[in-house]
Amino acid sequence: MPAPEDTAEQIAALLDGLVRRQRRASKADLDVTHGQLRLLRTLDHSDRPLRLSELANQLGIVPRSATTVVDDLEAAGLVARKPDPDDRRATLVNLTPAGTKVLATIRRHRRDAMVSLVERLDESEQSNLLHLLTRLSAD
Amino acid sequence: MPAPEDTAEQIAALLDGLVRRQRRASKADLDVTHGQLRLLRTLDHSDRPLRLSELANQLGIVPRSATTVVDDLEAAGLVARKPDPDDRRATLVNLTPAGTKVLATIRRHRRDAMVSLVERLDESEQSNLLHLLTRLSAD
DNA sequence: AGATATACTGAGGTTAACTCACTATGAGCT
DNA sequence: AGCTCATAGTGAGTTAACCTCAGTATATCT
Repeated sequence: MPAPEDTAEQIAALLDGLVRRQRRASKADLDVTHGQLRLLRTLDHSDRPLRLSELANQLGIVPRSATTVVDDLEAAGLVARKPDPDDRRATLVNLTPAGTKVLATIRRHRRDAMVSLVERLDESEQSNLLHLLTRLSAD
Repeated sequence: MPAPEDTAEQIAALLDGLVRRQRRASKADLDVTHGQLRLLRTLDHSDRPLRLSELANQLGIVPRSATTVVDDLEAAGLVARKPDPDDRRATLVNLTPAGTKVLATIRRHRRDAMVSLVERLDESEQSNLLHLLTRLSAD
């Protein structure tokens, strides 16, 4: 009979711990930060170049923040900017071959701590967790 | 038939989004930051004053980082430091009445976004989620 | 053509961590 | 008692990942 808030607090603390751990691990491993990795993945999941503002939106950050992440990734040669031919205000961002390769390497080596953590759960638990988190995240 | 990594990536992204949201909400609401709130809660869950290093440990941060959080909370009058009589190297930290009151206010007003999010799930879903997250977090 | 909205970025700030090096104290050994 | 080594906390400085606010360029609407 824990107070309802206790459960929420515990869940919050666990979420927090997991994300912290995840970040630490991705920092320790590569030249790509956690935030950069998230952006690379977002691009990879898309079948077309994305606008900066679309990226920001999908990442849940403001466009200005996406600019910086793209700046750094571009400097590292992992993504490329090009003008959107349909709207000259907009910038399209896509993975470069180098970016695709880095992403593949990360995945192959399981350097993302989250992947190996999630593998502790069996398949039905994973989909269960995914379902619950999706419900929490629904806006 | 998503690749196993896809599930992990989705889960990671959802966790990330939830934590981000949670932080934003707790920032918007009070003069207490997310990290400070975590420390206040840790003290509140304990039945005795905690050493700085114990706090750091429970929060999953290095002691030096806990020092700063305690500094700020102490300046705000929400916690107090006192020397440990048993070990003059150590510092004990405890909630002040003001700290207890702030914590109570936060809880009463449900300003912690997580609480209301978690309430979207029914009781068995909550304990299920808690169980899954605990397994992921097990060291 | 003019007003208004949208896309991005420069400048600067905040939070929440980190490492490294230092001081003070405790504990163990001889 | 004296020496060495470990432990508790902190000063100084750095990093990642965000944020807001203001500005420029381009598009859209009337």
